[in-house]
Amino acid sequence: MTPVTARQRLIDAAVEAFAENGFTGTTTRDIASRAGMSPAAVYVHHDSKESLLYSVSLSGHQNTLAVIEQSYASTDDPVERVRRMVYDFTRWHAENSRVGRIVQYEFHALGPEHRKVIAGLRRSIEQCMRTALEDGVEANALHINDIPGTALALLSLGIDVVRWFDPAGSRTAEDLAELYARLGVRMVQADSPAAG
Amino acid sequence: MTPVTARQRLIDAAVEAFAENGFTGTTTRDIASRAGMSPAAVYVHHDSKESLLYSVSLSGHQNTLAVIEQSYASTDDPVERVRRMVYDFTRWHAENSRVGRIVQYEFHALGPEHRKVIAGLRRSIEQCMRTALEDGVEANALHINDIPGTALALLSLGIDVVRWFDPAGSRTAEDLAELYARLGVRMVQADSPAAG
DNA sequence: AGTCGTGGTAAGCGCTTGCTTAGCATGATG
DNA sequence: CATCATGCTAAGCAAGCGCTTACCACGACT
Repeated sequence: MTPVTARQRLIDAAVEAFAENGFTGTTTRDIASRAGMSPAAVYVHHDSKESLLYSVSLSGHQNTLAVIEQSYASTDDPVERVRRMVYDFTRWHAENSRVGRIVQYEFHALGPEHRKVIAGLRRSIEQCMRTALEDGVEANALHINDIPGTALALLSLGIDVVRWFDPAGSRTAEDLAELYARLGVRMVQADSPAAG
Repeated sequence: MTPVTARQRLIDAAVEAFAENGFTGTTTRDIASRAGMSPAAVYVHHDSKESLLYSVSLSGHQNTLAVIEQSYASTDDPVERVRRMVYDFTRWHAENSRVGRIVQYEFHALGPEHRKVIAGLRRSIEQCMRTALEDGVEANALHINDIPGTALALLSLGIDVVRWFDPAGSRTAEDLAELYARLGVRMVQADSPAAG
């Protein structure tokens, strides 16, 4: 029996509420009631509604970064590396579409200082993908004109999943990740035509 | 001198406000003041805040559908057709990133009846892309396993642009559209390897 | 037994929300 | 001159907002 702290229960409730109604569309009373507590209980464990958002956003971004860095490190082959990065990134966004929606769409609702921290994590995520592409181009395994732009496109594929993915739908996270990984590889691999 | 009606000025103000702060984060007072009117003026020309959102969302979706249908009809060559569709769709989302953000992110804020209308337009957009891919597969010009999934991916590329595109940034809408069009074509064309 | 930190609540404060009401200026029409 | 529709505003209503305050139950330690 791992004890789920009241603090964490409130964070879980906030994830549900923010994902469903957005940050501004969520009331602290709604969060409290989802956690089975009175409205005042939120402020026993958290400073403000915004700090609750920050907790969700921070761990979500750290999680995403860890996933993509692990994919990067898991192989030396440039093509297989891109394949795994797109696969794991897409799969994470499908399996965590609620947290993902908050991570991707509520950035602007963060306070200025929190925004800086999150922006740093986002840069790291983009940089990781860019490095993977640079490696592949240098090894002549990938043909890419615009590396930052292509990195953006590969990440966009996974990110946009949070907008529409339905865990109860017919498409599984694994199938979607597999499809996008193949499409991502076709976008960049060297023996693809019209790479110029 | 085309006279810009007060009704339209309020819609323009709503586009600004919704794009900046989201639907729930926008007050009717903010919309009114951006249009240079008193708070009550909103209700002289529009039924509610939601109906203002519907006006924006409806014309935005109709606009997008018109763009992609025109691209579809502009050529018979399957590969060139996909190229143009991704190019125009991406370019539209970059050039209209504010309206695009409302179109893509505020769907759930619509009332049930309005949501149905918009859902129909969205289906038409997806269907248009799917048909283009089916045509290409049939003509042996494209190699695609999962047509609905690939259509989704091609559209996602353009849609996700509204999340981050900055008209004042260094990347122009045309350059981005050109890049994504090329990447999109590489995702689907027949002489690409690993298409199986 | 007495004290205190922890984790919670009931009540409510000051403010903002979407929207309504009552009324006013203006220009066209009888 | 009178009438009336149009386009707009000042004022405000009921409800809901994020957050605070004052208080309470209870187990751990002295």
